[in-house]
Amino acid sequence: MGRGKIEVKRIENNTSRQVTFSKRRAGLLKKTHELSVLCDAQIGLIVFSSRGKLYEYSTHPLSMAQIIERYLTTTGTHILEHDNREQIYNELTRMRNETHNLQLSLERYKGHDLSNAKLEDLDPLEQQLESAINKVRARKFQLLQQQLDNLQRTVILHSLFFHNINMHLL
Amino acid sequence: MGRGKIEVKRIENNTSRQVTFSKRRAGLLKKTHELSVLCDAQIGLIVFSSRGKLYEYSTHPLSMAQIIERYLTTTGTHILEHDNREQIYNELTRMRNETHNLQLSLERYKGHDLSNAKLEDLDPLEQQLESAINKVRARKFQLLQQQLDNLQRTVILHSLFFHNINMHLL
DNA sequence: AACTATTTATAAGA
DNA sequence: TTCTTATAAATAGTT
Repeated sequence: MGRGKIEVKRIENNTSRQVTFSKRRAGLLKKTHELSVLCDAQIGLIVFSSRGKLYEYSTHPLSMAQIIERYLTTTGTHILEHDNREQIYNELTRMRNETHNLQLSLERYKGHDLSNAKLEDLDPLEQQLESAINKVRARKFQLLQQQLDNLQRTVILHSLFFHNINMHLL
Repeated sequence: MGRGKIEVKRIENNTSRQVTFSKRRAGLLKKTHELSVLCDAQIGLIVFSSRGKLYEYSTHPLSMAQIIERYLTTTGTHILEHDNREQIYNELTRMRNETHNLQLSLERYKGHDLSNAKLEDLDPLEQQLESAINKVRARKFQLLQQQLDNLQRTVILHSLFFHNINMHLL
């Protein structure tokens, strides 16, 4: 559709390829829009020029992202963007390491599998455990003390109560 | 471009909208292909009919997925498909819980923050710690024993060595 | 699904 | 790049 018919193959002349790209790109966007409006279709068009410049059309009010999502869902295609993939992978790796280290520490504290523990590691561990056990015993003592106090207070209340009764009776 | 000019707005007549969709869709795919070939452009076209049927074009040999990836990267758009998003979210949540629980356990074993520990929790903890400390001491003992054995063996070797020397001198 | 009158797109030229 | 225009291509309405 022009002064002459052309073959459908790459236009070798750089300038005329550029010109044709401009013209036909405009035409394609227009036709895309028309199809979308006339026939109530949801359309996404992505065009990268040979130099990497991006042109796009997407049916209003859907964004390109929404059309892409629908496309991926419909076709069952799976895509993870590079950025996100890396980010999520890093986060998962970090958490796995942390969990693993915590598990190891906990095993150590429980005294499991000390078969390849060195003597120089054992002393701090022993001290740590002693400190822990002392804290546990201190807390136990504190709780027992509280119970005792409560008990004593109850006893005192009781004696006061009986004392009052006696006063009345007298 | 036809027997009459038409307005660019939704075709209300169902049949003719359907027909026009068929014709123009074919035209659009053809034009898309031509632009791609003539001008060496990478193009992805996604068309959902009003009834949800999918038609697509993508520049050979790039798949639609590759074009979409390039689009998302170029525009910095972020999409996570529903399936993956859920899967990854669950995995992250699970790991966060696990890590948190491990941290709590470890804190307990270190005897930190026992201020709201109950008496009935403290006894098993104390026993656990005692068991751990016993294991640590057993391991220490074992290591010391080994060192002692090694030392004794060295001493014996030395005495043999000197014994041999004495034999030679005699 | 074909036909065809007409509109629309665009290749080549300015 | 933008405009012009001859011509190719697309397609609206019809059969």
